[in-house]
Parts: sequence; C-alpha cells; structure tokens
Amino acid sequence: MPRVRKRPAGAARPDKKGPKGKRTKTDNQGEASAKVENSSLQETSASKDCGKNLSSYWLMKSEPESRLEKGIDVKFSIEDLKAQPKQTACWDGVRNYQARNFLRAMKLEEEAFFYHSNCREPGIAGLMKIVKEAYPDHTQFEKNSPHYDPSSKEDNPKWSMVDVQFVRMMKRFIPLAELKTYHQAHRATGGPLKNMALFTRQRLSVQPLTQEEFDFILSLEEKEPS
DNA sequence: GCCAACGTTGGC
DNA sequence: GCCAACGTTGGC
Repeated sequence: MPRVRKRPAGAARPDKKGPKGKRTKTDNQGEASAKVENSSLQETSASKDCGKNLSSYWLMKSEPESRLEKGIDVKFSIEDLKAQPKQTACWDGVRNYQARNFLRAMKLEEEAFFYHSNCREPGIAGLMKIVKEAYPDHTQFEKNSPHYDPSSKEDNPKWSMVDVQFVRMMKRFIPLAELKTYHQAHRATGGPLKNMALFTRQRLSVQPLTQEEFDFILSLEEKEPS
C-alpha cells in the first residue's frame, strides 16, 4: 500500500520526495469499508483500555530504492528519515482509505515499524514514533505531486498524513522472508504472527499490529537470522 | 520484468 | 448494485 512516502515534516518544508503513496480515490464506499476494518482492529483494544492508555502499534511501508513517479523520485528509506532535521518527516502520499483511516487513528508517541517495500530486500528496518497526529496531506493539492488528487477540495481534504520521528534501527534487519516463515508456522500453531496484516492484507501500506505481534517481532532482534 | 492480488472505475 | 476492465502494489 501501499506504500507511502513522505517528506520532511514539520512545518515548513516539504521536500520533495513523495512517499509512496498510492493512489486511489473513491469515496464513500472506501470510507465506509475502511472504517469498518479499523473498528474491528482498533476498537477492540480501545474498549479494553477504556480509552485510556491505549497504545497501538503500526507498520508503515516506504520504498527505499529510487523509483520515478510522474518524474519524481518516491524513494524514502529509513536512512532518509534519519537524515531529516530532527529525524522527523511527514508521511505523505497515502491514497487508500483504509490506510488513511489508520493514519487518523494514530496517537502521539505510538510506535511504528519502518518497513522497506518494493526493493531488493523487503523487511523491517527500524522503529519510529508518531510525533504529530493526522492533518491534511498537502500533496493532494499539488499538481506536480505524484500524489495529486484533483478530486480533493481544500475545504474538505480527503487525505491525511502524520509526522513520524526516527527512534532507532532494528538491531538487525528483519527480512520479509523470515516474517513470512513465522507467519506460516504460526497459522498452524496459533502463534503471534498468525494474522499479521502484512500477509493477510497484502497491499495495505499502513497497518496496525497487535501488542503480541509487535513484541514477537522485537524478540526476533535477539535471535539469529533464521 | 513478470504477474498475482486486489482496489477502483464505469457501463449497464 | 453487479461486475468486467483496468490500474496499482509489491514480492519474486
């Protein structure tokens, strides 16, 4: 899913990379279905926590290798994030309703895995955190952006983004292939990755992780690559 | 570069 | 509202 891409954050300077984003547009229907999914995934934990202290975990995809979209390079790797001022960037370019609704559900300080997609070695590269909650993605109004959406109006923006800040690299890169091996094994044994969205919602560029999924993936850092 | 998965579009 | 055509995602 997506994919996403981003740019620098903050306030004033957009950069030029576009995140991955994707495209899309639709509307109501997309919104409705996205909502449903979101609620099934997130409200469960919300209701448990009664709205307090609830913490969610996320996985966000970005392409670490150069690729031109409308003549603009959408590359944005974790190294690129690390190189930004304050190691912070806005995650622009998400153009899928379901992914957008997850962006809108993100809360300050929640943690997200930075996933490298569409590249030589796909997988989880590091950790970042949400430092600004959802606000309008300006690239939807920029004609030259690969993620321009002529159907979106300034007074009612369709697409959102959040700001993320680099936290750390994974102690070792966790390849997609390794996660997939666990996912498959866990489907049989009922282990923590049995329903991981990376495999069950293939094209979703912004996705939630359960506490169990998040903890299990962190535990892999300490293990030898399998 | 191929192509499966899957979201979106648009005719009807 | 169905569904075939189409476009994109993203692994391999």
